[in-house]
Amino acid sequence: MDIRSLEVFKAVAIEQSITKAAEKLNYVQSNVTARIQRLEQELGVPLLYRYHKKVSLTPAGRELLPYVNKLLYDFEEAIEAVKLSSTPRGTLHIGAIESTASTRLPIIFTNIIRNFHK
Amino acid sequence: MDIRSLEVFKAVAIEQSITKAAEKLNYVQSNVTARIQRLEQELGVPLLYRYHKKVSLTPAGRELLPYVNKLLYDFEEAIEAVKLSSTPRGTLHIGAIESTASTRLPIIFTNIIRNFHK
DNA sequence: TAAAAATACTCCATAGGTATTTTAT
DNA sequence: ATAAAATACCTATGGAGTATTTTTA
Repeated sequence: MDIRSLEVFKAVAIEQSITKAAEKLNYVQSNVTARIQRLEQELGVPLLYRYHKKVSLTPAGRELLPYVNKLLYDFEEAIEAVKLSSTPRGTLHIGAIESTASTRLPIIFTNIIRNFHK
Repeated sequence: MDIRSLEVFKAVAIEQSITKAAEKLNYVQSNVTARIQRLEQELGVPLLYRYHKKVSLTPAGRELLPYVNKLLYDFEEAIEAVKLSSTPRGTLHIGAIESTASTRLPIIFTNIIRNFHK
């Protein structure tokens, strides 16, 4: 199950149109159709009623939408959190005997500075 | 971004081992390795420290884990909700003039019963 | 040297695209 | 007749597997 498909579903639900959702997401229409079909297949229920000029959500689709909103929001949050934690922060305490301090630490410090000192 | 990858990450985090996670999920080891690598690539941060007999989470990995737990839980909930709503429930009120009632309704009822009456 | 992870490869399914056909008004 | 959705087809990437190699305690 691809999270991208949830975004696609959300866009279709908002636009009430596969074509418009495709434009909005910079996808091609057939791609959106395929994603929705796959989603319906994976869930085992139809999500859309297909009409002439628009589509609308089935009961299952209406049930799904708020969950999708929540999942997408939390997913974004997770991405954010992970990206923020990718750089070490805080205080680093180091203890070492003198010989170690003079021979090994300089190399390590050089690496840390090279990697993390912006 | 595949939700399955989040499950894989969770299993690795719990087992502290790619091999054990693979067994638990009935995957092959190389597959789990690949999924984690892809996840790290997609997020742009390393998630695991690789040691000899085990792996452990990097700060980014530790940051990610609770989000993953939440996402997986909510995802399950969404699936449940959608499956439950796939069958119409409640009371259906119908109004029709007599001619309609006698000519069209029987066919519709037949369909409804065929589709939804277990 | 032994166990775990990574890599190389193969195969098939999926995702995205273009072009066309079907459908419903 | 027209606009939207579905379908057919193609290519590229990703996912899962087997077998092998690399790594490190």
